[in-house]
Amino acid sequence: MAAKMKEVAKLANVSTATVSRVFHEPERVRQETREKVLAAVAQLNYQPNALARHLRRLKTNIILVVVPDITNTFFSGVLRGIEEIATKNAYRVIVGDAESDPENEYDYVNLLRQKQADGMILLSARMDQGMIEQLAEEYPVVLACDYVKSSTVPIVSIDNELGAKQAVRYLVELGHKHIVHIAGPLHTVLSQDRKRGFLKGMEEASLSVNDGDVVIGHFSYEGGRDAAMSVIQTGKVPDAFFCASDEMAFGVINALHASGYVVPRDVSVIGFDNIPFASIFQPQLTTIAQPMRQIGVKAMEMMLALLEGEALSLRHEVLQEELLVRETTKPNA
Amino acid sequence: MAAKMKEVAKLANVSTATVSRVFHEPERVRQETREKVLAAVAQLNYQPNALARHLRRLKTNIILVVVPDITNTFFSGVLRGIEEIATKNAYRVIVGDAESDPENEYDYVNLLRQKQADGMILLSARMDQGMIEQLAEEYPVVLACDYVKSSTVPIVSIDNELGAKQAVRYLVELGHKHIVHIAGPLHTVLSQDRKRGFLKGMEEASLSVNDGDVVIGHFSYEGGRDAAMSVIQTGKVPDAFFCASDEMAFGVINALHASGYVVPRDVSVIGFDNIPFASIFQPQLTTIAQPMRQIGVKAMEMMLALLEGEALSLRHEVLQEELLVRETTKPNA
DNA sequence: CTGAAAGCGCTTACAG
DNA sequence: CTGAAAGCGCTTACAG
Repeated sequence: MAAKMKEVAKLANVSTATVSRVFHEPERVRQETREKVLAAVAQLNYQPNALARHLRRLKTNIILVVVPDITNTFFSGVLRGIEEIATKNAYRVIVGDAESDPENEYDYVNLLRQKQADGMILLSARMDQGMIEQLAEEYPVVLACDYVKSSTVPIVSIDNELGAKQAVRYLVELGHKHIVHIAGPLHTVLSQDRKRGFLKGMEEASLSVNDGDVVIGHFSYEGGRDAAMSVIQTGKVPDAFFCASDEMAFGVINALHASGYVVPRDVSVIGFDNIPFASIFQPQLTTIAQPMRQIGVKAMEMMLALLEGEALSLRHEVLQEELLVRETTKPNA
Repeated sequence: MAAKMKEVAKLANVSTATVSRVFHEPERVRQETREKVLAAVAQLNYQPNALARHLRRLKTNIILVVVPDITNTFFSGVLRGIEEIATKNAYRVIVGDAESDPENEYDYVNLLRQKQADGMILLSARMDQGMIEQLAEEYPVVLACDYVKSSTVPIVSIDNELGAKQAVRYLVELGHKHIVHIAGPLHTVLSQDRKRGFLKGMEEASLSVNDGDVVIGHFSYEGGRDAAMSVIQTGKVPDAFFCASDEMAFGVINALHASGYVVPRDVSVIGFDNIPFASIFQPQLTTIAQPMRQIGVKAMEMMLALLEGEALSLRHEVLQEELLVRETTKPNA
């Protein structure tokens, strides 16, 4: 069924070298020959076998993007930025979905090790940190969104601590004093930074943070909902919630509504990320927006630099986050 | 850096054939030899080059899933089902995001043609239909969710016409008489079927469908919102909207709310798909649920059958859709 | 401008 | 139980 280059060569009465050149350096082939070859290609409906090409060239022009959870639209935004730059530079992007299980991330690493991709962009850093650093030494690896504390791995992200501080400052500005932070799992540096930003912001405003004012949840709707429920059940409902992700914020809002509290009338809520749904949900979510597409763009640009063997001017690109005030926050009565 | 099999063989004092066997048929290698080889593998941190293996075996154990739009969480659900079965059968899944542009789908087809994947599962049928059929003759191809009118391409989907009919029947049961259908782009068979289901359902109930009672929109939040706005502006707001997707339904609801109509008090709205957000959105969306994961499971099972050269018992698997009554529908006053 | 030939890194039928 | 050797389908430095 699938014709091989040899058959094309035979039909066109040339060598396989010439067929190959018609594809990759057509200007080096006489026009007449070229046409003969192209006719044969068309007649046999020939498609070169990329596996063979890649093996020969030791290069696949494929970039693997490992997404921790493809269900989260935050990552889709980043992915789009990556795809844009990759396509412009003749790279193809394939996506590996870790299904929220770090084990699967290790599995995708093997795709890289086994040379099925030229480089890997990780949208999560839940793997063993030493392993990530070692990988980055051996292969072109870029970390985006999440990060590790390392000076060697190329990273692109926002300043999560600053973003969290901004959220707190805004809530403080609105007159809120009792603010609860729904944090993400603290084994990611990103959650730690947002939490630290929360604590520093509170300190800055001379507000106290008591036991129970930081609740750890999963990065998910259910995580936010359950965390909020546990807070509500203590009977001490705060003036405002600052959530480490938009999905968690939706959970918090619905938990509040289910318990008879109205957002933002009774309680203000602020999220993090600005996923598309943040402006679809009612009330529209106030949030710290990450420049998702831009993160992807930058990550792929760094990847290209790594692939070209260029020195990176910056090992950690920090992009700008932004407070988007919408409908879930309100001055304290 | 990356060691080759040859080096491992040398270090272990065996042939590359033996090294290869240690990986793929360890039982055929004497334990002592095996241990020697594994020690060498460990010492050199050896990883086999998959490209070479795939070329030699003419098999990649990779399945390419082409998603029309990775931003739509409906497809994430299907993907999870595919991944589950693939992993169990030693296949790896890579995702190609067409970014809502059929052109990109053609590009991913080349991955298949160039032998970088053993098979392809298409989650959209917007490519030229003849092309899809031809592809399916040459390669293992399964179509899921969307479909073409063909008896040759293996397909798994729900009965979209029936699903739409069910939606209409339920609205009729609630006493609604003037029902507007927000349809998806009619160049997909899936949209045509849902529209036909709507029309048949209306006919069944002896309800009239006038000009303007079927509005075509994009399969997106904005598509639904704009379509609803155009309806609202005519001044003839219906008793109920039946939307061809959940995302569109959110757009419709928000457009209604922005125009002073309350859902479901004034207008009922019903969606299609049951994406995760359907039960997060407030009010929770009544919808026709597709068994997303199950569709993925079945699609991958069909793919496995194709890869094994087994005959498919059924070329078009039709799975069960289900009406989920939640909060956006209400009896007509 | 074109071809012969080596080689990318594996796997496997065959022989022993 | 193990090895020598052919071969998967390309690309490319070299020679002409």
